[in-house]
Amino acid sequence: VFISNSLVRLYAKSGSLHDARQVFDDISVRNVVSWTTMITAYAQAGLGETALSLYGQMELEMDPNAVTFVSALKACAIVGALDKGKKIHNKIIQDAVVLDVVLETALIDMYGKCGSVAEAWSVFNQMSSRNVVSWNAMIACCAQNGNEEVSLELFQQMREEDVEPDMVTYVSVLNACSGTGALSVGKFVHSCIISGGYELDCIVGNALIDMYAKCQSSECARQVFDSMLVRD
RNA sequence: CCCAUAUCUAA
Repeated sequence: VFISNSLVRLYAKSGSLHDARQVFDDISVRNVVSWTTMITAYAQAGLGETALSLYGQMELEMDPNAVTFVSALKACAIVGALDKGKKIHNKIIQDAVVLDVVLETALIDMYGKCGSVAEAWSVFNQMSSRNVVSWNAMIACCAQNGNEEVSLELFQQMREEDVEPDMVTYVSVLNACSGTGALSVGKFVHSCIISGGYELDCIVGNALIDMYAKCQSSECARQVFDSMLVRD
């Protein structure tokens, strides 16, 4: 079973979902990891509905665990299934599943993508420990729901709490600047990016160009473009 | 690291 599980994951990672499913179907005695791996494969491929339907099948046979919930929540986030996501959250509480930072972040992401910002805040505020991914999820949640200003405040707050921003943080924050035309904040973020040594990354560079362009500063956009070593 | 898990991306 361990080998089959690994094989499922390997096929899924290389994009052969059908092969992955074939291996999964051929496992005679599936364990919780088998199910979780297959559900994760669908969720990571963006096939939320498929992931959720497999999750439904799994529930008939065995109890999901914390890792399964993470992928099921991601599937809910993809399809915007708020009700299903809330059901899973309730089950997590009922089963007294230990909330770790990954599960809590998955909850924030699900609520954010389903438009339930208040619920996302509730989870975020009650977290025992937050890492850079949790902050990123909350920043994205605000930005995706039209609260770009709050995203920028969160960025400031995470820096005050000595959490080191990463490339995902910067791309999200730059997009928030683009959306609101916040050129001065954008320039400050640009300086942080240089301090962090992220200015050479292509995706970060694209986000910088986009930010400057939308903030009416085509000069700076051009400068960033010219300084990029890798372009796409 | 230990079979599986979360966050960003232009038009």
